[in-house]
Amino acid sequence: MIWVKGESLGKGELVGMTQTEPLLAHTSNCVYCAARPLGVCGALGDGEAFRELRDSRRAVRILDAGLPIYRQGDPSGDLFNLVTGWVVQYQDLEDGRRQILRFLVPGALFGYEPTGVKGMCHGAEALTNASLCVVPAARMTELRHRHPAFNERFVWMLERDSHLAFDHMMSLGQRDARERVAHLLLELAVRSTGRLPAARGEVFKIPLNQPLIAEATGLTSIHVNRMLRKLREDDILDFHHGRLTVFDPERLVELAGVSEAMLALWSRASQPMDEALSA
Amino acid sequence: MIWVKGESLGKGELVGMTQTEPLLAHTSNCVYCAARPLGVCGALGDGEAFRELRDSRRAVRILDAGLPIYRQGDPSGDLFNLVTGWVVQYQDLEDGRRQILRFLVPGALFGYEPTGVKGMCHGAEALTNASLCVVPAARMTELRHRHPAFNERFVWMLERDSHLAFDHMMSLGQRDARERVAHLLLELAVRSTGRLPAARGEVFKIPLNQPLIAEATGLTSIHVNRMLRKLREDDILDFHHGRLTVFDPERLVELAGVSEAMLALWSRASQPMDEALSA
DNA sequence: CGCAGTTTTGAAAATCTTCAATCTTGGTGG
DNA sequence: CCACCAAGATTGAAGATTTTCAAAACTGCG
Repeated sequence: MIWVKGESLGKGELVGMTQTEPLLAHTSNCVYCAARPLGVCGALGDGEAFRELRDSRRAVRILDAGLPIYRQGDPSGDLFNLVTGWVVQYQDLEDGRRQILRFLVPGALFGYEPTGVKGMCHGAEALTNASLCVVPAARMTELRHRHPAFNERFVWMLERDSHLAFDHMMSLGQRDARERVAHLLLELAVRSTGRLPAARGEVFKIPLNQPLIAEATGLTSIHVNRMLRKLREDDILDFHHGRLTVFDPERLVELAGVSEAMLALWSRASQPMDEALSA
Repeated sequence: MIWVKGESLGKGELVGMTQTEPLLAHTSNCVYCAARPLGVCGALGDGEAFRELRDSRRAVRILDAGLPIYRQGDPSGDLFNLVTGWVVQYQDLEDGRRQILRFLVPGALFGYEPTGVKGMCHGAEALTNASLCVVPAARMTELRHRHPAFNERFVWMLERDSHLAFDHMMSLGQRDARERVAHLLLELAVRSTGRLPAARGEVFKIPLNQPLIAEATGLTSIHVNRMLRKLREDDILDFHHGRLTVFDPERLVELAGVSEAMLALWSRASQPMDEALSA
């Protein structure tokens, strides 16, 4: 197994792969995601195309928390499939303001840009220790052409991401600070575990701090702090040091203003059936 | 030619089509978009697949300004290709708050939902008199399968829309009120004409009023009014009654904080080459 | 000319940010 | 085991931005 320091990509380590080599997990496991089988996974299904895709990976990257995966402006060309850990995608303005576009959990495919755009319009970095498969964009396109069911899965994923973005626009534009924070935490709890909080006092591991919540919600971290206190005083939830405790699931869902459809998209209940992908 | 009142769809008129019938334009033309050849157009290209698509249209709908195309919660199943006029897509919260997700100009394809989601997660209505082609979603999927280049065009469009959404998230989360208003007006000017304002005093027709700008930017219409006044006092632009006059193109672009890449996506400079679609 | 939709203005109140500290927490090394 | 450090969390007070409420003026169209 060949290890290469990914110079231009920060200190992440690049692992050369052959088809038969097992994927190397990060030595210190990510506590924020349950153990999953390593390899290309998640949104892309597990049919014939999935196996081809797995064998197409150019490399596997193992990253420490905080390391960049790519930066805004970097040349595009590779897609990434997140295997373990969390990733954040953000966009910067010239003057330093930063908006977090979304948080990714294991299974996500990311790093695509519309053809014709020269460089990446946004950046991505590991939020926790993470491992991801690198697949050349051209290879992904070719795979989509040869496997219609895989192509549909890809299109479904783009459409779902578009809905997640719409939902974030609702938050940023219409919800007040308290609702935005509640909404974000609920979303991440559901997306990372695949289900709604049910029991009072249920705990979720979410690898954020207050400045990150602030960058995602368009607030200052000071104000996020006050909203978290209010949510605690209102007996709805408590969040600190990466631990979300949900005191009142019902009021949280109500406050976050989440629709049934959105809940389904978060909890993958609506993902296309996997048998469709074996074709 | 058969005219059918689209009862459940508001007062829009539904025009039954055969392959050879010409499309009927709205009697009162939309002043906000230049005359274009009628028929399926725009983002979907003009190759072989385009011709098949044109012949696949289930109907053509001619709508007066203000009429709904579909409402949040309506069953999904049809896609729409906007031929003439402007359309707005929005999402409502239970308590009546509304966020405008995006404005569509001729050529847009809209109305898709991730498979598995039962009803529409958002609504759409005509902003001006408009005409659009109705294409069954299943037909679109089938066309994508048979025409790889068409499929790529579709994927490109989804990826571009995702970038537009990211850009709006930047606005809603990071830009202040004045920047948001400036950014929105510039975006619509560029997207509707395909080019940047160049000359001082150039005029663009944009069919919005202050409440609509407010719903798109997450502000109150009162505050939008004040920001428009400030932009006028700062000698950057003037907007009222659907007329945008750009006094200082350079400062407007600067204020809006638009990247080169975004400008390219707005002005379709980066659209995949059409010859790729003739395959 | 009059009406409806749109734009404009003022003043007070709420929300959110800024600035400037202080306090906690978890991890490190002695 | 404890002292210490750095990152993260918390607080107060002042100030800026944005909203709310209430009303008036303007515009284009019939």
